[in-house]
Amino acid sequence: MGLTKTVGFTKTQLELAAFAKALGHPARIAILQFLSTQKGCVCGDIVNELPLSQSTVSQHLKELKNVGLIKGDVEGPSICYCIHEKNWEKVKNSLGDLFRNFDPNYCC
Amino acid sequence: MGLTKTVGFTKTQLELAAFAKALGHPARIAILQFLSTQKGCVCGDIVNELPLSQSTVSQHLKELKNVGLIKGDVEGPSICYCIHEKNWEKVKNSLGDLFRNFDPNYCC
DNA sequence: ACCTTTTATCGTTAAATTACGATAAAGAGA
DNA sequence: TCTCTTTATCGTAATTTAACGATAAAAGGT
Repeated sequence: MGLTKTVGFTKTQLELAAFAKALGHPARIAILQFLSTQKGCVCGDIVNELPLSQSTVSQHLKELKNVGLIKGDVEGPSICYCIHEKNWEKVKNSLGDLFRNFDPNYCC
Repeated sequence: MGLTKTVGFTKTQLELAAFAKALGHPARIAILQFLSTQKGCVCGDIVNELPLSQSTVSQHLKELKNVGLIKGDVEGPSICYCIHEKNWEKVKNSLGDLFRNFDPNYCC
């Protein structure tokens, strides 16, 4: 089908999966790494950082924006993208929770 | 194209993206949550935990195993799945790195 | 040997994803 | 206004993904 079932999962599971999905591409990882270490806000020179065409990068940016990991402010003719602080914290914590509750002693 | 480009990305980016991709589905999140909190190793009652068919769950388990997040030991007629401790730590740290290097002060 | 349980694989279908070039839209400056 | 720069969107094609039922494979028990 190619369509993910949503019924039967918790809101947390769906949300975390959505965020993880957005992280599930090297280009989007690279974008986030770039944005998170950049001093000041960066615009479309993200395109120059990546081995992909402008339109493809734009698509990845859109996905990151849709899921809420980044936001974009219009700045003259160009657009300034940056990490969406609030959601960034949210994902950080959700992922933290997932990886925290694991006691190695119980494993085979 | 549907084919992710790999050239031009670092090994770390590709690896992290692969792990994140595996986390990018509610069923796989649910499986990992279940496995990480379970006392002792669990087998196919994972199927009973999820609102999906046996074959679909098996596919998700395969994906998690392929990426290295879980491992499966044969135990009689059934199979015991559990978190792959070493890789679990690896992903935990990689994600930690990603979310750590972000200074909110620099954002717009 | 036979049956039962458990899990993996096969075959299939619908939909999403990735990628690109081409084009449109928006704004700045001459 | 015209042009240039920057970014988004459109159209398209190849590939992957998600899901299921059906079937095969593996192992234990009778």
